[in-house]
Amino acid sequence: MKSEKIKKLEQAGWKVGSAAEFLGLTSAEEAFIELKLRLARSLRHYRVARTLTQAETARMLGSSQSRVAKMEAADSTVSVDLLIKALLTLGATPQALARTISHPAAVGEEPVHYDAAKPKRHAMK
Amino acid sequence: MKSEKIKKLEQAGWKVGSAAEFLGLTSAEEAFIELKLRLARSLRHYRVARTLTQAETARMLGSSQSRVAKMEAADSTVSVDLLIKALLTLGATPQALARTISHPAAVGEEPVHYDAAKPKRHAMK
DNA sequence: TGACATTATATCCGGTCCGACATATATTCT
DNA sequence: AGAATATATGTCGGACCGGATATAATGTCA
Repeated sequence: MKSEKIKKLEQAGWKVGSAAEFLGLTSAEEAFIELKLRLARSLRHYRVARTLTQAETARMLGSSQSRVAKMEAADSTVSVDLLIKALLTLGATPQALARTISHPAAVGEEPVHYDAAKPKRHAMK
Repeated sequence: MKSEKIKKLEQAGWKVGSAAEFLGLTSAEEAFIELKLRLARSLRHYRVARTLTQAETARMLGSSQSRVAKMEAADSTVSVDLLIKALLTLGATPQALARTISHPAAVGEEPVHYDAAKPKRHAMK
């Protein structure tokens, strides 16, 4: 589901610094993607901190296990709306959300993967 | 486009404190709606601060004047994704976004209107 | 290793969202 | 007031999102 391109490159020995660096993204696109990734990580953090399974979390959200997996993977079929609603439902405060959104990537953070599927609609053209 | 219910009530002399107060929303739903409203206001602020028209802004975003109007009105057909993408494209930093998201409503702020159209999809059930 | 639990990936369908366009309302000029 | 400009509202076709289901991959423990 992730970018097959990037996966292949990494298996071939490449080091990919960031999604935006590899793909030719504008800074707005880049910022949006990183925002989404942070929300996704935050969701997993919340769930794991409460020792919940994806299936249990899905029940709390009125969704399915597979969708929760995709949320945590920042899949391209998952919107920021969905991530924010999920986090708020799990008890995150707007302040916690804001922190998630504004924090710069942690130093030494592992390289980021992102689905590079060709953008069709709002490509921020 | 806004909630006809609320409009009617106000015209009839009612004071509506907040959308959530009137409708029976969960705190997560309430937080989400207020978040969306803040982003919408922030978008208008950005545009007006640059003395741009909605039509000009629409061109910058690759969208239409009517859609920008709906964005600024936090219309129910506008997603948080779209608002965030628009703000980032107009030059907002993630930090500015975070501030918008975490700020409590200003004191003395006018009562909030929100399209109460029956939630169909993710009602955060 | 095998059984079981958990997580990841793939696909489908129904409903939603977005840009576009038409049109209405509002604001700002002279 | 009337024209010009700006903003708001309504609708539509088509792309997209979300829950559901199926199944594959990964992890855990005895």
